[in-house]
Amino acid sequence: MTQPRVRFAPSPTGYLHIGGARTALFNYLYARRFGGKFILRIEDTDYERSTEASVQAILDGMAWLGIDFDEGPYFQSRRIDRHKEMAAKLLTTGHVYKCFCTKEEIAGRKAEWEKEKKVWRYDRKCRGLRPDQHPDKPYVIRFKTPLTGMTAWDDGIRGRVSFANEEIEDFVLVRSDGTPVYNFVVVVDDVDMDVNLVIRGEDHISNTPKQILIYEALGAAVPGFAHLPLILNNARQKYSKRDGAVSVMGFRDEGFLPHALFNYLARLGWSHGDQEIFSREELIQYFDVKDVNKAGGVFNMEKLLWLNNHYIRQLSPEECAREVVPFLAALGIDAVDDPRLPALVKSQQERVKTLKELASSLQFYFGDEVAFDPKAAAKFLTPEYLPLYEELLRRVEAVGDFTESSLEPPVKTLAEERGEGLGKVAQPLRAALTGTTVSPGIFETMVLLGRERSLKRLGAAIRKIRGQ
RNA sequence: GGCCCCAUCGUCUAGUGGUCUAGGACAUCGGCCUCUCACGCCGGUAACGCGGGUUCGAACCCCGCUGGGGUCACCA
Repeated sequence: MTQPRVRFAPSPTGYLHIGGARTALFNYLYARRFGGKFILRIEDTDYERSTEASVQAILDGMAWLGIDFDEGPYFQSRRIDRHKEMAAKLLTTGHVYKCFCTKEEIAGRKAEWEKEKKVWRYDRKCRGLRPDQHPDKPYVIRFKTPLTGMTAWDDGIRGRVSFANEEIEDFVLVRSDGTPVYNFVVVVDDVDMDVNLVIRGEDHISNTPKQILIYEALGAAVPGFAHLPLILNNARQKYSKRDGAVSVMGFRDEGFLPHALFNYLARLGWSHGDQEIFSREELIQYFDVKDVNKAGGVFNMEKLLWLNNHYIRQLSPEECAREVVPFLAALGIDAVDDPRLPALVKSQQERVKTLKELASSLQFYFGDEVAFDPKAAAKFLTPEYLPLYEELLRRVEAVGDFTESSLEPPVKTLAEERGEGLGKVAQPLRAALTGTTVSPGIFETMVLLGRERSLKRLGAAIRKIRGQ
């Protein structure tokens, strides 16, 4: 088998969204699996919409996910001369022709056709023009599509796909301002870059026959094609910006780990038996385009969250602490140099689904004051708990060195003396210390909070009740 | 509307003619564990869109229908 050369060719008109990221991922995985080359080419020939910032966003997104490429980034806009050269070549070989119809004229004729409910395709008015009949006007270059026959290919994912040539109009290759159009440049570039397998979204299927025709006109080898199923929203339509967090970097900002997204995206439309969790190496080892599903897949945030939780738990407390620092900073907590951080993180790691959630779950460990959750306050910051809190303060104060084993006996004993389960004491205590009814184990929480802060908070709870 | 693609639990999927009374995962619902939450463990609900063929036998093959999606630019 010849070395596969695949490419990801995004247009820099926005951020790298999950659909694009998955296309990039599948190309990357394929190249790595089969020892091929993965090329990045920026299709920036839509000068109206392409931006420098978008190019950077694509690069950043891929870097964050760890999808590295072997060649590029190439910029399509810098190859215009080459595209024009090839267009000129096709003019001499007679595969294309100059068309002098203006947009207005075409719009007029199109309207006529549609009035008669006929399907409009360019009517080939200029197809038969001899050079001596060429007016001195701007023109576009159109492809001389075969009038009969079929154009087909064996799609790597879908099997044989075919189009009747009569369904394909004489499409434009070069605009009247001399700039080449997508369907043409993409072929020239793929030919020049020796791309021999095109893995891209299903939304490109209808472009494929046109491109194959161009390959043939150019006398170039037609590459293989594999059209990926689309990522769908809950309404089962193509996932778009309207559907929420679509930008890859948006996921980072929401506290997702790159590997969680990487794993999730790989499993959306592809599978390997019943396996759900894959390391990057496993993915490279197993991935093949022939195992990709044909049907579109709905993006499922719940499952991504589950995976993210899985990978967060996988991190060592130290690693996880490093990851959460920026999210704590966003909450106004500077924990970079806090030696307690790994231990604090460890206490919450398995309880959260994102780093953002982890940061907020860590909040109560910081500062002297606790922010009381209204419900917790209403339930536990009441006079009936005053005696309990006072007794708790006395007994906990008596413990010199805070460890789980030094704290557990006095609190448990108190509960026993009151003829209650530990929960009856632990919950009010938890509320006083954390401001909420949910936290890691109560003794662990006290140890992490430290003696001083714990006592201070208990005292504060007592004062609050008295003040009411 | 034309053309093209697609069709297994709510969702992601396994399944490639018999081992399917259809498996796994997320979600969901019970239960256990338990100081709360989470984790973990045990268990439950839940799917082959419909109709014809082919075959001794179809989730798997063929046709039709229905449904969904994509695409129809001098955008990429």
